[in-house]
Amino acid sequence: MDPLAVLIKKLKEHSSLSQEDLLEIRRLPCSVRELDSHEDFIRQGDRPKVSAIVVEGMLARYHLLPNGARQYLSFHLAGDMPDSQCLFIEVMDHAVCAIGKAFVASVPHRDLMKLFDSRPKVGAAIWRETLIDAAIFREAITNNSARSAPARMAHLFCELFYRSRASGLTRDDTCILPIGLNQLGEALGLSLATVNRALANLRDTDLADFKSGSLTIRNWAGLADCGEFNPRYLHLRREPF
Amino acid sequence: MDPLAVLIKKLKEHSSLSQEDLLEIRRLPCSVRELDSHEDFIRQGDRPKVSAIVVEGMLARYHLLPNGARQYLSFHLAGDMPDSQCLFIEVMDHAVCAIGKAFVASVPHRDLMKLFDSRPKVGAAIWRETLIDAAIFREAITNNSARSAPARMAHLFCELFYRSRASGLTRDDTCILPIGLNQLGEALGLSLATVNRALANLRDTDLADFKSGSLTIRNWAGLADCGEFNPRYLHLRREPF
DNA sequence: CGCTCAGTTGAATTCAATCAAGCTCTGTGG
DNA sequence: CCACAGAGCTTGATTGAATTCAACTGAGCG
Repeated sequence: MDPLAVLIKKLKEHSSLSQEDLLEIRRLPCSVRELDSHEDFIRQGDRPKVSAIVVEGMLARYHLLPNGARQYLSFHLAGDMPDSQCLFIEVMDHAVCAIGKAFVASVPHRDLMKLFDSRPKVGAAIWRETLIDAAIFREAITNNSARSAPARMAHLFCELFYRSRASGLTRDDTCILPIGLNQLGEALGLSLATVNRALANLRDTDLADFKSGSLTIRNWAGLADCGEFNPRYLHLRREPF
Repeated sequence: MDPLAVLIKKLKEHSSLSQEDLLEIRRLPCSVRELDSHEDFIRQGDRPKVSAIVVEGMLARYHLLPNGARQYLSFHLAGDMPDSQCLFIEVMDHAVCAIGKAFVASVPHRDLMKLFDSRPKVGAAIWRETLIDAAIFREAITNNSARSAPARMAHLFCELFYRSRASGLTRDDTCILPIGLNQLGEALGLSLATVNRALANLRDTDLADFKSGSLTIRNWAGLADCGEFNPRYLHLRREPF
């Protein structure tokens, strides 16, 4: 799969770009590599020289805490640039790793900067992308601070399914989510046991079914209601529902 | 106080700009107004046409939840642009209000965009500013998800004091923080009672003293340790300590 | 077959929320 | 000047949600 095509597809979900802009994006040099599940793409403290584009699979950002625990911050699908956040930043304040096997393209910051200079609209589109990321962070603050365990779980599932669907990565009512219960807990600020009980809850109430790496939505309206999910913060141009 | 001078002072804390860049920034049209405590500058759902610059006092971002509760997301000091996050976004996914009385300057998006086109370095500086905001959001996710009540409080105090100090807004070991316990709870995902006990805890252990709108640091190293505070994520060029 | 790893479940514990009452300012009006 | 009201803070008792601890299950694999 062509990494730059994936990026362009993603940018089109929230921005409009001219034909010339797209051509220039296609000229970006980039190299693709495969990451194993759990493998780090970049670590806290590193000085990034390249940006990653998710080509296939899923990446995640996380903080490493002094006691060795992890806090997952966000999840990234095909077309996302999980460290666009670090374009203008010297030292990584978080790490990026693969959730399941993944293919990632690397683009040198230098080339991106040159492109932003010659094609301001492209810069604006990527900037917009970073702002949407920030909106997702804000939502995570609220989710992890103000909602009960099942509601948090429901909200995260809604977000992931909605974004997957917007990117055409769902089939019927299921999307791929190659993640363990432990990691779900590290994303939501919950213990493994609580994650399990929250999942059982969603399953029993027939809202959603998470099993062995795939998420199935049983009742979208109910799930969105349970998680107080309102997709406005994702700022997509076209709603996938 | 000149709003654009405040902005420039802030941008210099994390970016370096040429003399011409600074001159162009000074040319931006802007109008200042005073906000009462708790007054909204912009609401969830609004379509922003201008960006705010905090000239004096403090602003905050917050989410309004379906049940009417608030989740505060971040706090903003003089020089910050609390809705730079919304430059490329149609509809506000959060609101911005004053914490205590505040003076805010408004700059039309149109003029900012023109400036970004003519002076890409200025755009990069503001972009960088939005990325630092995002880093602060990430830290808030971790803080509210993975730490105990007193640790959360300690971390928030460290961040606010550190940023205040970097902007020259502290006197000795105290900074102004015109906020109520209730709002602290709404920022940290804690109830009023728990906030109070956490504060008592910090007071008893002689780490920090929060009282009637001002925060005094008694033991910086101890407080930073308690809150696992590492200022790296603020990405400032010079450390204020 | 037995090992490990991931998920499941129950019981005990802990932390924070909730509830309820009192306190302490501050500003206001008699 | 004092009485009073009200908001914001403090504190204790109770409840409840989530954590922790521990045992168990089941799938996958050498």
